[in-house]
Amino acid sequence: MNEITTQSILMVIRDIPEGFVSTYGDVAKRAGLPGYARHVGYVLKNLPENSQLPWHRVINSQGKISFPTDTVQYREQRQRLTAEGLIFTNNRIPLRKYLWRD
DNA sequence: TTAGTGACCGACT
DNA sequence: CAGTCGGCCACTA
Repeated sequence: MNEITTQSILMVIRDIPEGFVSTYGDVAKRAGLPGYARHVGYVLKNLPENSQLPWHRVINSQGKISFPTDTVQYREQRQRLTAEGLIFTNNRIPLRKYLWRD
């Protein structure tokens, strides 16, 4: 991963509007990197603690948070999304409703 | 250099 | 719906 690819991924995530979510795969595509879904996760994992990036708006293609439900990270992400008005149904976000489209 | 590993995905039981 | 499975590709030991 070079700097430019990382930057393009960050730029896409930065533009996800409040109250919406995107998926790892979609973020990769928008960044011009189809097939790099796993790397979106890799970039987010190595995000600085003080980052202002809306990382919580990135979930997996099944509409679920990609952290085990019993982790603090899961609770943190879910709390942030709930705070933005998104409704969970059976631990899932209805992509039908909240997926970011143009 | 190689093998194992992911905040993943889509197709297919 | 819920699992499996193979593919994906940079990173790491």
